[in-house]
Amino acid sequence: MPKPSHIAPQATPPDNPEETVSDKPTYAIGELAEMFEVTPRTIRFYEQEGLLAPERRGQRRIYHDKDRVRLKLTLRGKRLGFTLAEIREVVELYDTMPDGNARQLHRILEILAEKRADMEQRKEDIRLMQNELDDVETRCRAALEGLAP
Amino acid sequence: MPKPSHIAPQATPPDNPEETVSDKPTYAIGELAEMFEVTPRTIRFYEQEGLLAPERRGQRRIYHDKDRVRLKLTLRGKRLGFTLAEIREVVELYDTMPDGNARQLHRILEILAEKRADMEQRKEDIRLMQNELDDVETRCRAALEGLAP
DNA sequence: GTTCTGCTTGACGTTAACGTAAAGTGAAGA
DNA sequence: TCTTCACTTTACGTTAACGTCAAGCAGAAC
Repeated sequence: MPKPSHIAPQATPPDNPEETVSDKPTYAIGELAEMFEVTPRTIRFYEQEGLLAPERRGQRRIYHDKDRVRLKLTLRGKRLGFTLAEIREVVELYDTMPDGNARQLHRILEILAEKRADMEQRKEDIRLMQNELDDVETRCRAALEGLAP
Repeated sequence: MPKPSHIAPQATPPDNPEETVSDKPTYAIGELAEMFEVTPRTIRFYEQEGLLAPERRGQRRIYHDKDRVRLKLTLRGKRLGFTLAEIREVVELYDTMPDGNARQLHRILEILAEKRADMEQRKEDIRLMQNELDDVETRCRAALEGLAP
């Protein structure tokens, strides 16, 4: 359990509902970094690239669950080989959507279709690569048999 | 049909079996580049990185089907987000295998297992990403409905 | 107070994967 | 012979995605 803050005892009912005891969790940059096994530098860089926009408390960055999810999506995108620019393109869809006009919404559907096709291509590449791996393994085991019969 | 070479007429039986008319196809660097929609520079770079080792006829590079397949595998690896170093690691398996000793062969099996796990992770990432796309599309269409009911 | 942490902003460095420009070669066609 | 064309090497340039200091601040601990 974390030690109680030095400001105001727990028992006092909070005048600000945002500061309730069982509030949504927040994270410092270091916590988030450790959580995802990246460096704080990486997280700041993603912010600079428009992928994150954490709250500021004084000069410190405060990350909420919303930001944590965004970071997770970003890292997943990276594993899929997307550039940060491409990832931002998708991430911004979330922001654009609520108040997007019809033209923007149709544009989003276009991008989605592209990404979908991309995913299918990747799945095919994976399938072929797995075949390659199977092939190499088979021949490798055969070579081992040949060595020690 | 390609024009006959200026050296020796076709009718003459070839003294070198390597130069038979219906020989295995070869490619110049430009042909291969166009074939895969990359630049010659890229192909030379892959050679420099140890991914290709084409035959030399004079100063020119001559690519055979073996090289074409390697390039195809390399580009597929790239689409999967592997670095050239990682791809080389796999490609070298082919070369190591024929005369590999038991220890090398077991090492190969290790690497194969790693790559396999990697593929599974990628498949999972793709699955999650497709879910995301589905989600965005659903909400996007809902927003469109809200605009023009 | 001072010391220690964990954060902050800047600024320059690094690596991978090519791009690009320059200058030369060699064979084939006009 | 001259030109063209596709190739060659060499070498410096570029972009993305961070890494790596440096110097400084703010609050908690001592």
